[in-house]
Amino acid sequence: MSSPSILHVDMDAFFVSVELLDQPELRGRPVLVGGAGARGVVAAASYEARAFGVHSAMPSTRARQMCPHAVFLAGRHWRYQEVSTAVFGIFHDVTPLVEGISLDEAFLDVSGGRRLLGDGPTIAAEIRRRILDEQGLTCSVGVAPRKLTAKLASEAAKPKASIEGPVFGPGVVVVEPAEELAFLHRHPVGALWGVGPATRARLDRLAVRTVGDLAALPEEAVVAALGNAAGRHLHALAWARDERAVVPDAKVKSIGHEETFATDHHTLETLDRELLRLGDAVATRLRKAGVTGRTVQVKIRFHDFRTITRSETVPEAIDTAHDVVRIARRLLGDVDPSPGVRLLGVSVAHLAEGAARQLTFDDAETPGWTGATRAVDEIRDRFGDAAIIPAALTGRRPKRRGDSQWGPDR
DNA sequence: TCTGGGGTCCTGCTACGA
DNA sequence: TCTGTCGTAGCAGGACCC
Repeated sequence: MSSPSILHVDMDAFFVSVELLDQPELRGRPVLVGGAGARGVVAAASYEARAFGVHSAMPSTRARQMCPHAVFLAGRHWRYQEVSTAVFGIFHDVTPLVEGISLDEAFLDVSGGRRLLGDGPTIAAEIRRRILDEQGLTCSVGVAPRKLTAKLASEAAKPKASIEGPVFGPGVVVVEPAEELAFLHRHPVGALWGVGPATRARLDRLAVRTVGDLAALPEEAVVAALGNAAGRHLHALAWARDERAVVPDAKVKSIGHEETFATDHHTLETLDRELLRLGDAVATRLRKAGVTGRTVQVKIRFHDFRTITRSETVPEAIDTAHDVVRIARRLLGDVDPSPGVRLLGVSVAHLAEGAARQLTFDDAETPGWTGATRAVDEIRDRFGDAAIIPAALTGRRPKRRGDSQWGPDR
């Protein structure tokens, strides 16, 4: 039987590790990256902080209670992007089959590089060595016959937090084909991709705790509990039937921005300024990506966390702030913000390649938007995003990707 | 405890045309 | 002409991922 050739590479505490590269004096201390405000969350925690029970996605207020002496850093998206690009460059030296999951995580299919570079475990060790030598960062690698088990293996390879400090893991964990099912079945069912709190609660009612428990059930029972698609999919995963290939460069299907406000909005007038900011940012990203969209979606989260979405699909593809905001305004107009709106989001879907082909009906009276938009893009390319902004936003910085990503500032 | 941002996918419902 | 059926698209909400 051939050795496994799917790798899952996961950087260890990536955002925090990058910060420690630039601020080595913080090494050994509990460090958190995330939104420091009352509505912020933790994006990454050092292993010293994790020993106190802090983890990513935890509300910052709770993290402060659990670990009051932790150093809180705001996070620098651009810097993480920079390091991530360098790390992905190393992946691409090994194989063209790289599927990025996030800035700090990727699947690699190295089945084509065996003769030149060695088998999967050899390539995994080499990747770890290069990332450490060239970027000063550690990562964990899982090597297995398929994506499902490679991901679980990288988790098993990771360092663990303890009160005495991080306990280093093996760094590379290899799952041979013959031991794959046994490895899979001893994991808790929540370890499967697609099993979150809601699904776990339903499976719990069937006394399913481990992947092995799930595999032991008839498929019909799982379908009855979870529905057709999820039930069949998870039952197949429990038997390691996962033929998903490593797919490089998956096409983006939607582009959007959303923002939680430091304080709630209660009127359409103040929300409109936020809508303009978000819509302008989304349209700018559409054009930068060279795509247009047909569906505009607005997301509103109220004070009590009730969340609604409103969407509209138009016949013509759009990519200007004028069009995105015009449609978004229409959708927002039906909403009563008086209870308090804590979050507003704007996104565009039904994307297609290429610039908007023609002006929309509403633009017939103002046939200058496309040219004006192009001019705005050129000015921003030369002088920065803040060089030119909608008049209604004078005095405010335009929204950018990664801005207040983990909640509003204090 | 009081819950971010950027995404993808699925489900259920409704409308509509063949 | 009316009714039922089927497929598809749009819409809203929810679950999940990092």
